[in-house]
Amino acid sequence: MPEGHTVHRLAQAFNDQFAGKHMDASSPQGRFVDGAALLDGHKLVRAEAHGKQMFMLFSGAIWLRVHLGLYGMWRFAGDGLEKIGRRRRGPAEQEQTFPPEPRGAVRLRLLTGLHVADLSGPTACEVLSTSEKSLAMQRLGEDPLRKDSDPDKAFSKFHASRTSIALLLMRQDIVAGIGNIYRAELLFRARLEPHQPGRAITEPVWQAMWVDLSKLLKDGVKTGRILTTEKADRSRQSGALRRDDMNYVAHRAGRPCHICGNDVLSEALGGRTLYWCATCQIG
DNA sequence: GCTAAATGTTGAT
DNA sequence: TCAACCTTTAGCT
Repeated sequence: MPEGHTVHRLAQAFNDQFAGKHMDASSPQGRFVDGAALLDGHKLVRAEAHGKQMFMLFSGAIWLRVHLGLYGMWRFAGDGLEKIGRRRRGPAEQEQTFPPEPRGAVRLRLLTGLHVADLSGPTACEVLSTSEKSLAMQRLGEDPLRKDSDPDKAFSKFHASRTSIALLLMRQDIVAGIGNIYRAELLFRARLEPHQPGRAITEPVWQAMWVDLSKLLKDGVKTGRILTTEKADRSRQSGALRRDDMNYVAHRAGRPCHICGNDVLSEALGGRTLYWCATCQIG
């Protein structure tokens, strides 16, 4: 269940552990048999993330585009790779044999001598040519985690729009990588009322949001989690952190705002749930 | 064991 | 604007 930070983290993992190696590719689930056949035996050259999409380059100028969507995930096994995923495995599920049996519906399995990566539930998993890959990248907006990102380009789209900032922030052709949680937390941290139009955002406010978003995303890549509150910051050393304290408003509808104590609100907006505090977010 | 919800996108209405 | 798609898992019983 990924926002941009997860995908960058995954790309990093592939670059660290799989790049330069030849892959046995298969589709245990059977829904990507043809695609897997195209990749089979090829070397992974590198992986790169742009927003929530990952592009993997294989020898022979073959690209694989993977979008995890709402429920997609990679599951790793082999030399120390279990740690890449955020979730810890219980003692009962320690794998004894390598490679392990595919768990659940595995669309694509990439296997080296030492490592295995199993992909399940992706929204998109397709083999592309170089030009098709470029085309897919062109449709994506600015990703703060990429060196080539330009906040001004995103700002000009906000500046021209009457659409609410809550909706604009989710648009991957404007800013790539933000999902429902980063949206909610970014707006809270900026104390911005979510329903105001994009054109109401001034340039300095946007610049500050961009800086904050970059920090949150980088932090997310490092930790594998979206931690946005002061309490979360403080507990980095002390350890224990309650779920309710990890974020200000995301998934906290009806619970007291960490700052003012009033109920956090939620509403359906564009098919997703928007969370915000009407008392704190008045900017 | 079952159900609902989930950090998302696409395409039809 | 809404439903379809795809799969896992948290939170119930």
